[in-house]
Amino acid sequence: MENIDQEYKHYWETNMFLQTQELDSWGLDEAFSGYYDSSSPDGAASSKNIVSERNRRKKLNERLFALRAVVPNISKMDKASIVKDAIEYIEHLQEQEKNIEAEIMELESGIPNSINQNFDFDQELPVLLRSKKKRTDQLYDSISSTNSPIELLELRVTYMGENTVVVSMTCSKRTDTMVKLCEVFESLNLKIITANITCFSGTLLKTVFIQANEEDKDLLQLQIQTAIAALNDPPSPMSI
Amino acid sequence: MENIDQEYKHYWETNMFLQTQELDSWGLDEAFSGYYDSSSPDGAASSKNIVSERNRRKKLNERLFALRAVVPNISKMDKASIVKDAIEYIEHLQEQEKNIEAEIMELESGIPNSINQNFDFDQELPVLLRSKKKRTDQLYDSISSTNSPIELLELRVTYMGENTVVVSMTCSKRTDTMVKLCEVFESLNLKIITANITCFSGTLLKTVFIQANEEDKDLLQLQIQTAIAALNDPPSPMSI
DNA sequence: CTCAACACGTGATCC
DNA sequence: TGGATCACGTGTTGA
Repeated sequence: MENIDQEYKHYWETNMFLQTQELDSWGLDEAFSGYYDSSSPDGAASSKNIVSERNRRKKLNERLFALRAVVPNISKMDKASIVKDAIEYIEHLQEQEKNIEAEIMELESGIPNSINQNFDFDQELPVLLRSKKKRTDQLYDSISSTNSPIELLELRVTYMGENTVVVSMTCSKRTDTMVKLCEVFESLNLKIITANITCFSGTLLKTVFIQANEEDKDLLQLQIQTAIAALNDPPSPMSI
Repeated sequence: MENIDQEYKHYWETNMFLQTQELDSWGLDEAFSGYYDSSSPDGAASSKNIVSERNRRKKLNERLFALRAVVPNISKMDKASIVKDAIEYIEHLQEQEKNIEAEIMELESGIPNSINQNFDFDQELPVLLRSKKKRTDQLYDSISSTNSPIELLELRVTYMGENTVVVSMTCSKRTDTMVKLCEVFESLNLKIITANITCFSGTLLKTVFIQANEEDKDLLQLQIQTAIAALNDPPSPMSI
């Protein structure tokens, strides 16, 4: 008797706590109620069944409460409405997922150009790019060039008049030589008028027109040599 | 009295129909039952309440049944279990949606480039490959690509006969554009016969002679575009 | 006062 | 046999 009263009170409290002024029920009640002494010998079976059923209801209510928490835009706090909104929300998510998936598929198949089917991109394409390595690491690689140092075959720096210095250099073509060469010239912050790199049959020819005075010629040559040397010997001792 | 019996029978039938040998309940019973005449003057209030409550239960059961139908991988037919599985499924969908959405955001922000707009496929590959990256990284990536993307102005890939494909491309000269362009071609592992980069007054012209068949032409173009797009969306260190 | 929504106890059913 | 689940009828409460 008093048990029921207690439960009702608690149920009301929790209810008011959860949602003010909404529905009467819906509290996760009985959380600490249901202390049947189980001392009554007659209603033993019924009392156990009662508490069991009570727990069952409590569990289902908790689940529904959790469901309500997961679903946005819950219109009504109704049990049935909650389930309804959950269904609609799931359908919405599913449809959206299909759309997005289709979009990705479309992007993927946006290459109607014939041949690439028989081609496996995994090896071909982005060896350098698709590695999870960050760009710094990539530069790191190209810089820590125990890999393949620049073999400078010839370097000529001449002044052509009109504030123009021409740098002409040849080196043997190795992996990343071109990249490194570009890096060198980028790092020097020169006023490059025009630059040209041509590679052919194992050798690589680079010609750069630079806006500079005649006096800067030797300095320029030194700078280039130093930069290449610095690039060749590993600046990071962490090799091995 | 006979009403109850009818309901039970019907409820059993539907139950057996729905799921053999599972639980007793769970039938969408009472569909056609509950025909109280409402002629009894005494139990009028109770009878109305009874049928009302009956409809309420029925509605909720239908909803739960529908929910069960929407959610895949329902372990148990339990009411509570159904709701539980629905919750887990919703959470799964939500997480998945966030991931995919982040990926698409990354992709779309990775192509602010000029001409290759008409090819929207330059995104697809890296997406799938680095799909396992963390969301934060993806956001950072997409943002940090403002570095200095390669602005491709023109790309022409033509077959010149004698197993030679000529790639001719121009882009605007920005910082590191030359380096990146070299990186792109290095990463493609092509059989380069001769390559030439010339920069002049803000634009950059690159010409590459590649040993390849005529059929590889389109693929080659795709590869280059993809690599450039991937490079423009660099997995770069935390700028910001 | 009716309506809608709820919790409760109870008997039934299966495993 | 006992634990779990269910549908049902009923009493209650707020709008």
